[in-house]
Amino acid sequence: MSIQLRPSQALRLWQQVSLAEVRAKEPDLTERQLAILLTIYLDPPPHTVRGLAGKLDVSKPVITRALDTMGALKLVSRHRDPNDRRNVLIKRTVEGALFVERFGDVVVAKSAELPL
Amino acid sequence: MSIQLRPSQALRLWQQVSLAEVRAKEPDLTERQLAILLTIYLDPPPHTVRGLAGKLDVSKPVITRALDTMGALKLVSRHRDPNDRRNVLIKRTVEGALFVERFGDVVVAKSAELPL
DNA sequence: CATGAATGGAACGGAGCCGAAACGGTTATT
DNA sequence: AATAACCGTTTCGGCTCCGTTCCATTCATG
Repeated sequence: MSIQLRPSQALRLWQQVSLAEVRAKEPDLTERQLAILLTIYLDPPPHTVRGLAGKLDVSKPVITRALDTMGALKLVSRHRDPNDRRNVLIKRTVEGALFVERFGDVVVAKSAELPL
Repeated sequence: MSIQLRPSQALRLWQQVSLAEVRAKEPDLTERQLAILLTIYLDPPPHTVRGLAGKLDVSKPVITRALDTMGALKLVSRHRDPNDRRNVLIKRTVEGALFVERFGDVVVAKSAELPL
C-alpha cells in the first residue's frame, strides 16, 4: 500500500510548495543544493564529497561549492576524516535539521490542503 | 478526505524528485521559474506579467526574465492583449504542457515508491 | 486634446553558479 | 624512499540571474 497521488494533485502540490518557498524569500537554495541537503539528512552517513557527487551524478566541484554555500548558511558542516585525512565528512547541524524539518512541514501542510 | 503524508515521506519524496531532476540534467529551471510555469499551467488564465508578479510577490523584471528564459525553451509564449494593448498574455505551449505533464509523472512515480 | 496612470520591457552593475582543468595534501604501492 | 593513486579544493573565464532604475507604449481621465 503506497501513497496515492494523481498527476494533477502532484503538480498542484509542487506549485503550492514552490510558491510558498518563493514568497518566503528564504535562503533560496538551488535545486542541486536542496537535493544535496536532503540526501545528507535522509540517507545514512557517512557522507563524502565523492559519494555525493556520485549519487547526484555531478562533478566534485559542484558538491564543494554547494557545501561552501550551505556551510555559510550553517546548514551543514565539514570535518576531516581522522582515519583517512584525505576524506571530508559532511555532518548535520542543528540549523540544518531545523531547516529540513520546517520544509517537510510545509510539504505536509500543503498536501493536506489538496483538493480531491 | 485529503492526502495523507507524513513528514518523513514528504522529505523523501522531495529528495527523490530532486535527485531525478538533477540527474536528468534537463532544462534546469529555477525554483522561481518552476513556480511560474506551474502557475501558468495550473491556474486559470488569463496570465499577465503583473498578475504573476503579484501572485509570487516578486518584481516585474523577475517575471519578464523568467518568461524570456522559458520562452526560449518554448515552454511558454507571449502575446499582446488585443483588448488592452498594454497587457501581455502568457499562454501555454505544446512543449510546456509536455514538460509539465512529464514532471507530474515523475512526482507520481516517486510517490508510489515511497516506503510506509 | 493634454495629462497622468498603468503596463511590460530594457539597461546597468553586481553576485552566484557553471564546467574544465590544475593544484596541494594524504595514503597506497612498489 | 620514490612513485602513483586518491580526495577535496581552487582557479579561470563565461554565463545566468539578481535588484534597481529608467523608458516606450497604451489607456483612462479631465
